[in-house]
Amino acid sequence: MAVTIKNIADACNVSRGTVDRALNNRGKINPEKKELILAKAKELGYKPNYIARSLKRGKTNTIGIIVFNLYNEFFSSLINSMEEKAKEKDYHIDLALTHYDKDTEKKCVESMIRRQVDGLILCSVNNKKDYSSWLQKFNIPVVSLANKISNKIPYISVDDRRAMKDATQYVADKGYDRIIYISPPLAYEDTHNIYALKQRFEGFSQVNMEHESIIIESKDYIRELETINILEYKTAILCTSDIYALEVLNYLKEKKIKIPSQVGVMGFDNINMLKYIEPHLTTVSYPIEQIGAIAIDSISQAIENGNKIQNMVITHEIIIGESL
Amino acid sequence: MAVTIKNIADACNVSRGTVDRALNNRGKINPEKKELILAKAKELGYKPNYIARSLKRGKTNTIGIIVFNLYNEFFSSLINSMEEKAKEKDYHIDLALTHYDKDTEKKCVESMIRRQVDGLILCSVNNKKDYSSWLQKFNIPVVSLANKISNKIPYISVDDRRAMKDATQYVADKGYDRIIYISPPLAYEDTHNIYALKQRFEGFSQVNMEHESIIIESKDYIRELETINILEYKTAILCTSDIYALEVLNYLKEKKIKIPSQVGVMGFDNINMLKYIEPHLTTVSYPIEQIGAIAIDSISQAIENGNKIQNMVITHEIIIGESL
DNA sequence: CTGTTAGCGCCTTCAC
DNA sequence: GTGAAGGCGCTAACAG
Repeated sequence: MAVTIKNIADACNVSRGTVDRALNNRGKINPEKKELILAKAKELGYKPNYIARSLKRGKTNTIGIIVFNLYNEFFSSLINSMEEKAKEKDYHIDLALTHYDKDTEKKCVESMIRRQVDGLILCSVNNKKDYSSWLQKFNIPVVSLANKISNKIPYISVDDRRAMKDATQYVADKGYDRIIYISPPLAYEDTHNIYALKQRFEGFSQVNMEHESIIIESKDYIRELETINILEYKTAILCTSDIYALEVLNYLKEKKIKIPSQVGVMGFDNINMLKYIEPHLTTVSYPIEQIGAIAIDSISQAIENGNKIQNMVITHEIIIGESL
Repeated sequence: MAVTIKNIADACNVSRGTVDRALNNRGKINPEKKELILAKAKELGYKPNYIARSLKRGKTNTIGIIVFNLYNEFFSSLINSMEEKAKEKDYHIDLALTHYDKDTEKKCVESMIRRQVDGLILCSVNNKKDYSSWLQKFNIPVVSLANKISNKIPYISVDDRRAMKDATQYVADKGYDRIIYISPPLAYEDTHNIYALKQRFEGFSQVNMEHESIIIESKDYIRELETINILEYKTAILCTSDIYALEVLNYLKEKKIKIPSQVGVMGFDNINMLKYIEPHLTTVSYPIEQIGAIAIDSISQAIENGNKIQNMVITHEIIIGESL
């Protein structure tokens, strides 16, 4: 059984109130008694029970974080930066992964609410109109990252549309006259939150190429790619994530297609592992660690001072590699 | 303010006890009343307060997990598998990162103890003899992964010595007659926990090569490598982690040294991203996801049934690539 | 300056 | 079947 304030009080022949004053530098207390109590607490190995404290204070100093998974370095970098920032501000991380499942996500949210997290940061797969009001019902600060939920929920991200437009323009400026655009399915709209994907697609659509673009929107994009004559025209393959681009690179290498002389490839995210990839992938930097730090900052201020969290757009950047 | 059992009780004109019976299927209760109470609970949007429940039950259903960071895919895969397994068993993850700092690790442990985690899984940087008794003082199940703390703390891992011995033997069998062995500093012993590293080094030392091996043990291994005539003899560079091996590959590519015809390279861990790397890295599989799942399994049984957690050795495997 | 006490929300015994 | 009540450990308001 762990040592409690009562144990210390008994051991020192004082009241629990006095022990509390000694331990937490609250109000007036006889310095000698304070010494004695602190010494005894140390001797007994007292560790405050934060569960009890949380119950009393109605605050757990915990931020719930819900993301898809940690297989994509994008998210592990995010969690890494958030944990660091959270620790600095004396918050804990309650982490849950949805694996892109909407029901799992809802369960995660509910479970976190039951655990009385002080705030919620999520990269959501949910999209239904009523999801955002459902979230607001819980009356704690919520921040969405990377995938907007609604205008009601603060959203921190890059400008996905602009970023993909810039990427597409960069491809065009490089002299490519046709693009094969690879994205996860865009038709999932009524079942999944694909806000960012749609934004990117719109951005892509704003740039005109000489020859008609080919859109592949499928999890099975490599198989789709096989049905296309890639070498026709001066073609670039533009992917909505680096991971997709890496798979494409692998496919092209297998087919002995030269990059970038026969076909160009461009990714999106600029994940760290790219430094080990050859050829160096041209991509768009997504400053996910910065976004994570900002999210923790904003949400902790919202928790502590009731500040409203502002939407925020972080600057992206074209990263020039050798794959285009 | 969130809805409590008392609110429901008042709304239904029953006692809190009865609400509890309805909500948790406890004991006898008038079916009609139960219906009414459940309906009311739903209507009011009742969500049990787990903090209060935890305080009462003395169990938080939370497992504290402490690892170095998430930059190495090794750890993000680990967390990923643990989160999945934990969710399945209705545990939450309290995640903290140490960034290889011993004091940070201790603070993380203390903070988790204060939060009353039911168990602790850690990949430790601490090594001092008294660390393991300090850990045991808290009287909750503890499991160490990947880096052994002491014989007193259950340890789940591969047999690092055997694994590196097998790797070295594989290199020798491939016809290499000299090895450059790259490891983080082994001299940190009095400051850091380098159990696994030492085991690997011992395993490596058990195999005799024709020419004397060169040991590089430094964070600055690339610079060290520059001072060596790599092309002398038939040399293989054996690294204690894939990440190191990837850096070495980058260095060799930059120097236009052909792999494996001029020099061989071997890694350790078999992280997922290797599938995007060329040439395919020969490495040792470290079944970290399996280890994570086993750790959660064992610790949850220890929490629930008081089972003693057994040490466990998981099978490694040589992964044959094209870099050797 | 110090002790007492009433909860935070839930769970559990005990009595009716 | 149901209600009343105490307590998990900590905090804070109130007495003294």
